[in-house]
Formats: sequence, structure tokens, C-alpha cells
Amino acid sequence: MGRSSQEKAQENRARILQNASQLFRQHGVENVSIADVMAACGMTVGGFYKHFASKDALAAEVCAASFAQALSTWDGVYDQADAADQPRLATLVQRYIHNRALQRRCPILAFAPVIATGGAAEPTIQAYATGTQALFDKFLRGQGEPAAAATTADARVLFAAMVGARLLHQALGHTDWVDGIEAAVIAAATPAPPPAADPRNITP
Amino acid sequence: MGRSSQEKAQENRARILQNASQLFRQHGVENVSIADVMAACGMTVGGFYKHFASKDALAAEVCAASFAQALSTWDGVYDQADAADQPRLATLVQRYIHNRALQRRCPILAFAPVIATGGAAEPTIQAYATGTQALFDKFLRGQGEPAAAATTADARVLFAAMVGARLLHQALGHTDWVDGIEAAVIAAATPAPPPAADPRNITP
DNA sequence: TGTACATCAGTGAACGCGCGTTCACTGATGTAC
DNA sequence: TGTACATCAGTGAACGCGCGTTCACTGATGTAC
Repeated sequence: MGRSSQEKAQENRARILQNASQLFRQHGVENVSIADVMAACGMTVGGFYKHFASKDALAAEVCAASFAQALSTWDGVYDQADAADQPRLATLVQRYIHNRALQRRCPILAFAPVIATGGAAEPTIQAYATGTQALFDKFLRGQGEPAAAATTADARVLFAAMVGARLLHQALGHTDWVDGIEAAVIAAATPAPPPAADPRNITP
Repeated sequence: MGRSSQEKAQENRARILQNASQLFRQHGVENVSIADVMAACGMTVGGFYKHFASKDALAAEVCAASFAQALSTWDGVYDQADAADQPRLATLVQRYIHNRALQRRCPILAFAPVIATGGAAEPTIQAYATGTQALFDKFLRGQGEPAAAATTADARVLFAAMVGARLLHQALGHTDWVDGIEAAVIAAATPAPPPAADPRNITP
């Protein structure tokens, strides 16, 4: 095999990014090798460096792309919620918590270990910081009618709880008490239409 | 240097465990080598295997010990709260969130990456599962008078939020919006003595 | 109590392995005439 | 349009490095007499 066409090459670059995104999110950046990523693309290691300067550079680009993708997903969820006349935050929280596909894991959780332990380069840290804040801002903007998650303070707690619940599920899988936490977080995001009529209502 | 006395040896074993606990919690199990741990003890690599069968075995023991330590710390916090006539959950949540020393990080967060990505051996997973549940149970038992965190559902959300807030702080450090989340979570754990008199009151 | 010997905690070099990265090479692609 | 040549995307072996683990060795400790 010799040179690929410029079109094919750009396509391959995109495939590297996409496969890396899935693998990084599923196993964590540090547990995935360049060879793993290239093998997932049906290619060999050497070609990687024709597209990216280093693994750090790839990680930074994947990190940024993952947040961009998450942002657009959240937008889509809001649109769907609006169309179905459902509360935005409740819909989003439910989707977030029930999304069990590790390879599509929220980048906040997927990249947290590398970021927290100092194993990431500056561009990755930057992408993580701005991306996480962008997701939080979009979360806050999901507050529609002040019903269940009325105040901004409520939404802040809910955001942290959503992330925390997902982390617990990732680490522990299906367990009674983790399921209970997930249900409680989803319920906390759900406004209670007729007070005490909805069994998921959490404020008695 | 030759053989150490049995007493000294047992002391050294304890030091390995303690240093490993700090290093694992600060940098993550996978980012700390046996040589790192032994160097922190002022010893060399070879001696490690006189005390532990493998790094996995050390990780499992450190994991279990970290949870045991956290449990006893939480007990102490409850006792202090009781003595000072403070609400238990509010005191605990505040301590948990304001504890910024990475090397004394909550094992739920410190070991989550290894556990979630399948990089841990069975005993470590077991220790993590039972340890996390034990912490959650103790958290629930911290509910005293039904004031702010009244129902069990509230406490569940609060537990997830506490963990989530700490994760965000670890990854992002001091940031306005993260500080805001931390404050909101602490406020949510704090009962409002005169209703609507406390501005941090979250249930309008 | 003293002596001779077995034990074994700790040493530090060595092993095999996987990783990120480099490099000489290949041959299809793009380009200049 | 055809031809000659430069380009460069992808190959796969090789490099250096750090890791977990092993091992022959050391010499103080524990023990038997």
C-alpha cells in the first residue's frame, strides 16, 4: 500500500478522531495506546504521526470534539423536550443518567482522571475547562418554568448530583442503592405537576 | 543492610501501605509505580514482594484500608457535629467538599477510574463496592432531624451531589462556577432554621 | 551466656513487556511538461 | 492525452524508556545447642 488520496487521508484523520473518541471515553486516555486507536481504524501505528504531532495533541483534539458533540447533543435533547412539551432539565438528566454506553460517556467524567492527576497537557486541560463550563452553562439555561428545579441553586446541586450519580453507576454497575440514587436524582429534576400525585415526587 | 527484625518488618509493611494510600489517592493507582511507593518509604523495589504478592494485592489492601479510614473519619465528624449541636449531614458535606488534600481524597473518587475502566483486580473491585456502599449507608444514617435533607430521596441526591461537586473541584480547581456549585451543595445539606430567612435556603 | 547456623527482610541488577515515537521504505497520487 | 518525476499517506521494524516482577545475594536477626 502506498500513498492515499488527499480526500481519503482526510477521511482517515476523521476516523482516527472518531475511534479515539470512543476508545478514550470507554477505557480512559491513559489505557488506550496509539496502536489500539490505529488498529481500530484498520491501520498501523506509523501512519498516526502523519495526522497528529503526538498522543497529547490527539487527546486535546478528542477532548474538545467530545465536548462539542455533547453540547450539540444537549441542544438536541432540549429541542426534543420542548417539542414534546416536557421539562428540559428532567429530560436531560434522565438521558444523561440512563446513557450507559461507556464509549459515549460524558467527557466530564471520561477525562476527569487524566485532568485531575496531572497527566494531561495544557491544551487538553484548556479544552476540558471550557467544555465543562459550557456544559454547565447550557444546563443552567435548561431551566424553563420554575417548577421543581426552581432556583439556580437547585440547578447547581442537580448538576453535581447528575455527574455524581453517573460516576457511581460507572464504578458499581446496577446495584439497588445506586439505582435508588439515580431515581432520586431524576425525580429531583422532575417538577411535580399535582403535588403528591406523582409517586416520584421527592418533596413530601 | 541485611535482614530487619520482625517488628521493624511489620512497621515497614505498614509504612508501605500508608505511603501507597497517599500516592494512590493523589495520583491514581495506575500512575504510581512500585518503585515510587518504595522510594517514598526510603526502600528499594525488591523488598516490596516480601510484603505483598503483587501490585494488585497492594491496591486491594490500600482500597479496603482507605474506605475503613474514611468510615472512621465520618464517624468522627458525626460525633463532632453531635457535640457541637450541628446537623450531621451539613457538617459532613462541608468537610467532604472542603477537604482539598488530594492525598486524603475520598476513595470513592480516587479509585473510580481504575474500577470503571476495568483496570482493577477482583479483590479491589470488591473492596470498592462494599466500601462505597458502607459510606453511603453511613451517610444516610447521618440524617438526624428531618429539616433540610428531610427524606431519604433528598439524602440520595445530596450524596451524589457531594461526590460530583468534589470531582468537579478536583478537575477544575478554584473557579467561580465550581465554587458556586460547592456552595449550593453545602447549602442544600444545611437545614434552614427560620424558613426563607436564610438566603442559602434552596426550597422556595 | 556463648557459639554456630538457619532464616529471611531488604538490595539492586536484570528480565520481559508494552508504550510513544522515529525512520527508512513503498507505491499510489498529484503535478509539470 | 501521455509521460516522467516529485510528493507524501501509510507500513512495519526499531528505538529508548518505564513498568511489574524475578532473582542471586547480603548480613542482621532469630534459634538451637
